[in-house]
Amino acid sequence: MRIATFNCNSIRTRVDRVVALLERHEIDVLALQETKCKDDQFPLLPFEAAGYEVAHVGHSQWNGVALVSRVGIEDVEVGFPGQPGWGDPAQAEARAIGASCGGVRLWSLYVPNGRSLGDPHLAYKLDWLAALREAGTAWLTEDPQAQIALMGDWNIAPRDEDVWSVAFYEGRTHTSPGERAAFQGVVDAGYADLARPYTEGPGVYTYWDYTQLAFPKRRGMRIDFVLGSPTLRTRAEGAFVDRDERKGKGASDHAPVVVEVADAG
DNA sequence: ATGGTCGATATTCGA
Repeated sequence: MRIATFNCNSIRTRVDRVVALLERHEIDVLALQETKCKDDQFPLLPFEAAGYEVAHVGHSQWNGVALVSRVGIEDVEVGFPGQPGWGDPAQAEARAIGASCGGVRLWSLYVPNGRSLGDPHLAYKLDWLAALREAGTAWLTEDPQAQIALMGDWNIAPRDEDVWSVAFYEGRTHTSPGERAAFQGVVDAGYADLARPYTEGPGVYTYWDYTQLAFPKRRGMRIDFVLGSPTLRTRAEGAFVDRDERKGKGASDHAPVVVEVADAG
């Protein structure tokens, strides 16, 4: 089974590219982030015509996550247990959706950006990741053999080699110790990066800013990850970042991460 | 072989 994650930065703008991505790489399940639309605005037909089912949650022009599957999509869950909200009163944003596809429990996650050090959004980001860690711990306590994939835009570069310049990110979000600790918390709960062993850096990125010629200058960040539970990790047998998808007019500012998972034994 | 931001209930704000 081939699974992938992609921050598409508006599904309505890029639906043709996304369907082409599915077909080009024979992807079975794709986690999308930043669909930037409400449920009734999601362009379902092109996916159905290509043989895929879709589970999506979107409340507005912001955020929005989906799972796209050609191996079934069952027990859809909007938001994870304990997911913090934003605003007054706090309401859950469209940042997490889970479903069971082909025997794997998959989550499409769009971790809050954080904006800047000291911004309330950064505290929200850290709370959100702490709650995800708690949920992830509970899932594995309930069933240590569970096949779980946590896929998405984590808005964190866990290692120095995951950014084009450590100095550039000094004093900004994405590399701060607190954010890295929050990411590591999810790893410590039992979820391993399935792609990194097959996509070693430095210089392997999944996001490049639209401005300042960041992509041709290779100024990027690795912030999109597929984390797998212990049993899923044993099935991972390859991965790649589809850097070509970032090229050309009409590209998202992210590239997809694709992971090959062996058949359950 | 890629290119001087982009997207949205837009005309500013979030990324």
